[in-house]
Amino acid sequence: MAKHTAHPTPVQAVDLLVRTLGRHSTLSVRDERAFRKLHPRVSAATRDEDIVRQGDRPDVSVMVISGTLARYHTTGGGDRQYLSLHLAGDLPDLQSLFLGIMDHSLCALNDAQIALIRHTEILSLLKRTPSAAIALWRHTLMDAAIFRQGITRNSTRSAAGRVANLFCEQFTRARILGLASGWSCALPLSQTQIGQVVGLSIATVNRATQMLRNENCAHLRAGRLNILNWRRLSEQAGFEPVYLHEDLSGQS
Amino acid sequence: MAKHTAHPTPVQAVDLLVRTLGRHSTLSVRDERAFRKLHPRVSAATRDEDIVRQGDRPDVSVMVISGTLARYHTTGGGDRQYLSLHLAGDLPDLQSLFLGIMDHSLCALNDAQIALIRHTEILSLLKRTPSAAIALWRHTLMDAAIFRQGITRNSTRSAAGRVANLFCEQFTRARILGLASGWSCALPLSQTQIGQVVGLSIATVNRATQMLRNENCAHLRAGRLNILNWRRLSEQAGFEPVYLHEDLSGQS
DNA sequence: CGGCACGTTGAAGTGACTCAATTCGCGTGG
DNA sequence: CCACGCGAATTGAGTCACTTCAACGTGCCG
Repeated sequence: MAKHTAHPTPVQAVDLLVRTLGRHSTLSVRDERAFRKLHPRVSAATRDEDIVRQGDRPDVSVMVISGTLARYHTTGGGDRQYLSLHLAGDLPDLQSLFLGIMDHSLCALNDAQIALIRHTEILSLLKRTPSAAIALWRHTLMDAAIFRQGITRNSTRSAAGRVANLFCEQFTRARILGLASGWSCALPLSQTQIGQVVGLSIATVNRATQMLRNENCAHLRAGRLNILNWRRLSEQAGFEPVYLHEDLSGQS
Repeated sequence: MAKHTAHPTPVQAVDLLVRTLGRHSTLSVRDERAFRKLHPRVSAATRDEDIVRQGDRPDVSVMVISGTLARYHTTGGGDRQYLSLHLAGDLPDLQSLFLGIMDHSLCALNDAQIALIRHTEILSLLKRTPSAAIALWRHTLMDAAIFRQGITRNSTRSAAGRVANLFCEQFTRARILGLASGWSCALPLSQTQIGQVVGLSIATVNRATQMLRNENCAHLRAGRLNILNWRRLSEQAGFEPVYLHEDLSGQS
């Protein structure tokens, strides 16, 4: 298998981190040097593996190197509600640095590579290089904007609208990160899981995806999302991508 | 009118800020002094007034002094989706410090008093006293936890469950802040607005609140929420308050 | 070939929506 | 003090979107 590339090195991991943060924050040379002093532990996660669990008190934070991770709530009834998806460069549980106890879990949607950074290391980085904190803080703020959209998507839109909206968001995020190829990107979700993202039953998700496919909007197949007609899809979705802050301008 | 108390002073405003942040972060004497050097502009907002609008690029951030503010999305169809409610001490649009363009609006649910703090002032505070940033950062992280709950509430629960969950969250937050009196707290929402929080039509909200009232769980009247049976209500709600991080321990 | 996970389909049920009418609470002006 | 008006709450009837459940198809891997 050509896929079976070598484990990324810690150096490559921090490089990805610097590039990701640099996308929305301007890092000074000093900031960048500070980030490059981190010693992440690179690790692998297999499909469906929990990386952190609701109730845990992690002493590391995770960065995605490759693959897709997801955060989810487990409700009293045992149901799962996915909260957000995370691609290369994301720091899905950075908040555990300051919130202590996890209010949700983090799992891998497909086989993924991750970097684990000790909280103590991040904290001492923040102490030594305070301006670097802004970049990480901003990252968590962009996260929150995606949560807000999640509320609106799952509360105000029709079945097809929710699925279409999810497709739009995921494709746009992948594209911004350079992880899309043409009009296609990874979306390793079964229909059951899509239901657990957008709050619909599997039957309804099935009918919604079919509708999007039949109307030549988008086609999900084998963990890959193919956009057929962006215009029509984003219309269906009521997609307004301001919240993803694609533009790099106007940031400090 | 006894209500017509004098405008709070800027000093009282920063005092509230320090107390609020001190609830979850331990502020050093230096941090505290830095916060007390801020010069907020105290202002009033009237019921239904927008304080910041979707698309704006504010150069100040808002702190709630009294009353209740709310953040909301306006969808393409013109519908409103409330995202979160904010009580005294909250900084509902702190994220505008780093995100530039607002992806949502902020409005007053009732007559409220607010403090406006210039971004430039906050930024220079962060530069001079980096450790103070942690406290503000943590505040935004707790915000995000509430958004996550919003997704799960509006995606997985029944009508009555959603309303009950909202009641539980709001009462608990008010209680933590010392804004509850006994089993009662402010909740200045019409049934229409409750629908715009939890993603239900007004008719369904009406039936759900009636059910909660008839089962002696909770009673909403004239902008005040009265908890009649906490046990039963939180059961209905599937309420798991970990995410509010009520406990002060275990934080740096 | 057999098993398994996932996708697809149909039919029946139901919770929530829409819409329109009615009632309630309350402040205002006669 | 009462009539009025207005916003909010309540109610009922009809409809619809989504759920549930059970069956069946399909592709893939051992």
